Amino acid sequence: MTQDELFKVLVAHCKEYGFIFPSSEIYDGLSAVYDYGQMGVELKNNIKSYWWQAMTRLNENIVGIDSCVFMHPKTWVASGHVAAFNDPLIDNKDSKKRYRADVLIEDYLGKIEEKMNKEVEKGRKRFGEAFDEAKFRETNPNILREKAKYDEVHNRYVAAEEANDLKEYKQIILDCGIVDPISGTANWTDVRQFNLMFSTQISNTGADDDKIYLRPETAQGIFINYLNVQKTGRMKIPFGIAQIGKAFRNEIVARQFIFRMREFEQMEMEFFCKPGTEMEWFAKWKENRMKWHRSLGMGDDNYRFHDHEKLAHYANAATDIEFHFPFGFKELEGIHSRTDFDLGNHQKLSGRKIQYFDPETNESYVPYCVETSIGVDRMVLAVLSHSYKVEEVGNGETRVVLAIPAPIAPVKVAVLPLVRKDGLPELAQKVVDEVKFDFTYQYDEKDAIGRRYRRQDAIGTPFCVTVDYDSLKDNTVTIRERDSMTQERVPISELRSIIDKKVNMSNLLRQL
RNA sequence: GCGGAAAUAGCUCAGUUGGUAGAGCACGACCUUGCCAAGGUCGGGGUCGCGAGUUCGAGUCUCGUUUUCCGCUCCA
Repeated sequence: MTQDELFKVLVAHCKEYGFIFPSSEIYDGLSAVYDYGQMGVELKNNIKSYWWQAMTRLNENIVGIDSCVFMHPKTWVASGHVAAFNDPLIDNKDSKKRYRADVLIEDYLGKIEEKMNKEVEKGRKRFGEAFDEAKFRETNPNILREKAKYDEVHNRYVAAEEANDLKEYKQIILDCGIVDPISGTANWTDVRQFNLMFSTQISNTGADDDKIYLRPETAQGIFINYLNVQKTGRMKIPFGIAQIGKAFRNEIVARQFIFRMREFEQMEMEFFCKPGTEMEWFAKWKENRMKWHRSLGMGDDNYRFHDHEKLAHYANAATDIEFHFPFGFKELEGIHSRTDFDLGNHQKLSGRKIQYFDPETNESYVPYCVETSIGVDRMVLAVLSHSYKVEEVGNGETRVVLAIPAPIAPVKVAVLPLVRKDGLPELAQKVVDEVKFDFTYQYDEKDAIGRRYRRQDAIGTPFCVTVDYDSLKDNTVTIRERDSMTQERVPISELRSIIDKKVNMSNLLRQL
């Protein structure tokens, strides 16, 4: 099976076994929005839990918060999102290149200015010392002609900008005969505004200043709560704040299943440290996060760092942890040294003093910050795509198995009476009572036992417990392990400790 | 956003020059067997993605549209 085919089969498998459904499918679906089903939600919750515990339990100086999707609009001015995400864009159909419509018009205006300036220089040469530039500009017919053109376009442009009139942008481009520098044609699409942030309004008046954004990242919820947490938690630098939550981005092209969705979930941790120590912490968190990933046992070779050469405006160092997805190595987690960009800007815009007084040095400073940011949905996809296996099981037969790391598997144990009679289902119910307080489980008495094992393989259940005729005599059952398919006979009373040994998340945490 | 392909039952798919919607698996009931999936009988389930058009008649032809996949583009 090629990687492409594998991906398609995986998507189908996710739907068939209740992991992931296209959203609003009964209404033909909604582009790039997916829902988690009964299995998917368990897997996702387990992944979140593992991250949360690794952050907040294993690090004394990291605490969690849960901030809202809605934040004060100034938040996004401070973060730079408003400025960076509001460009009117236009495509040339021939060169297939995309331009900022406002930049095209400004370039055009710039060229007119250049022309006028050339005329001025000509005049200066001709008249020498006696040259009166202001008067020349007011009287020279060439300049006046250009000036009239400039004023007309400029006025229309300013008006269009104020009214945010995208059609007028295009009309200006057409009227001015602005062509694509590559194709040389004026075969333009309409001007579209790709604002990556979704918006809604928070009161009911519909006024413009009621506009509020759905957060495009959870990180800002941490920054705006920095002071609250630092003071009420008596936190001392260095310390971190962790958060799991939904974020929203109106992607131009959102594709590849749950890899790039319009509504997605992030697990972010902002680690605040003394300026000058950030590279140390950056290195530390790189190592720390890679360890977390590798602890799941999905193959060390499937992860790699990808250092950013071109840094975002807020960062002085950045790297990605990439995972080997079916469509290649792609970003799974980002680790960024964000300097004091965020806290500094919030300090400026809010007027609040966001500084840390260091009792050892008697200095005050805006803390620097190292961020770890992982996409929950990408993590789910990483686990599923790595776990999906089609195996030979002899006789030329195959089985489909999701070899999900046991501690994050959706269902930990299946309880199966060998036959549906002679008191076996009743005893199996007692086994259910034995395990249900500790583990997610399924009870299944339908179809042949072999078929039931396969069904559990397909959803990645690490253990199948089978109640048979011997169980009636001596209170033992067989426990079958998913990956090896081997069985062992054990007393019912020992089931809990045997299963726990393999599926308890603390086993993963201990490796960190 | 551009170009190409696709959409029929929960899943995988068949469906002839346009003529009463099919199979296997899955699902439900009962019977049978009993440790690594596809035994028997009966049963439920589909406005053929959606909307128009052509036609006596459209799953099939035409147009539009939605969603998905691939390539380009974009990507804090």
